[in-house]
Amino acid sequence: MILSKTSEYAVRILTFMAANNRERYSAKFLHEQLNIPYKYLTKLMTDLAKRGCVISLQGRDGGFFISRDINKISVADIIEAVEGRNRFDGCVLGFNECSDENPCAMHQFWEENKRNIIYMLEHTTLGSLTKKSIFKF
Amino acid sequence: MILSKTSEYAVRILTFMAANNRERYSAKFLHEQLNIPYKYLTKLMTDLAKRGCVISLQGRDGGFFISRDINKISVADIIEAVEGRNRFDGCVLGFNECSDENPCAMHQFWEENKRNIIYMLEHTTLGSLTKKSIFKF
DNA sequence: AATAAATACTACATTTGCATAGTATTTAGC
DNA sequence: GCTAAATACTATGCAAATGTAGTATTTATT
Repeated sequence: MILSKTSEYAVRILTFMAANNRERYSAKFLHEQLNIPYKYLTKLMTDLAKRGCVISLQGRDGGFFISRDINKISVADIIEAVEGRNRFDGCVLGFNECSDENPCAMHQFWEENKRNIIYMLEHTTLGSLTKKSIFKF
Repeated sequence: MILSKTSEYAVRILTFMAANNRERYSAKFLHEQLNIPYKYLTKLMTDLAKRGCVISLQGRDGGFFISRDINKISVADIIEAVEGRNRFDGCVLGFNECSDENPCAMHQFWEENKRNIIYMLEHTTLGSLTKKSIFKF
């Protein structure tokens, strides 16, 4: 796996929200639709709200709302919100010191792939994901 | 991180062995050179021996030996020996059912990157890594 | 046979990611 | 104000990956 399970959840949730035309999504509804453990999901949604990926409203008619234009939320944004910026940072072999000037044996190999992955994650938005009309979440 | 810490260790160890011109490498020596916890390293080496990546000899002058031509041991082989074949298998969003015929929203995106990564891991051998004369392990 | 230096095996400790449970707080509607 | 439906918070449980410790076994040398 390339993503943590928590990131998988987050991307699935936000893709689902972006692909449907509701305004409000309760945790209960998302849990039922997406088969993600309820309590785990509520905590995750609270975190996503704190990171600005969704807006949360408390109280009886509360729930979660997409916060921005779905064409301006990338998969990279979501992963970063969940796992922090350094998902792909660092040396592929685990060295503290590893750079273009002082590379490990696999440095160049990994840098190329990393660039590709990051590029695609940054350029894949919720909007583009929902355009494929793949109704699976 | 893309690799488990155990895989990082394994690749570092084997790259180190391939890049140096000794015949025999004791666990003690590898531990001192590579800063990998001694006991963890010995268990890992035993596993690598069972998987055929190295040869182990017990007894007083025992130790570990590269088992094959270093141009025939790929990074993919090493990862597979440590983590099993399915390192990059499965849906990027964690679905059980996800294929070209029944893809998730990120399926195609991920398949492309996966192919690249696997290709490079399979075509990067210990021989090619040591040719870069990067003396860092 | 005894010794020393090495790997092999078994068990336990620690940390982290994932999951669950219970309670508190907020808010709309009556 | 009361109730119901929602999110927010806090604590705990569990399993896997990582790390540590102790003992057993193997083998070359003497």
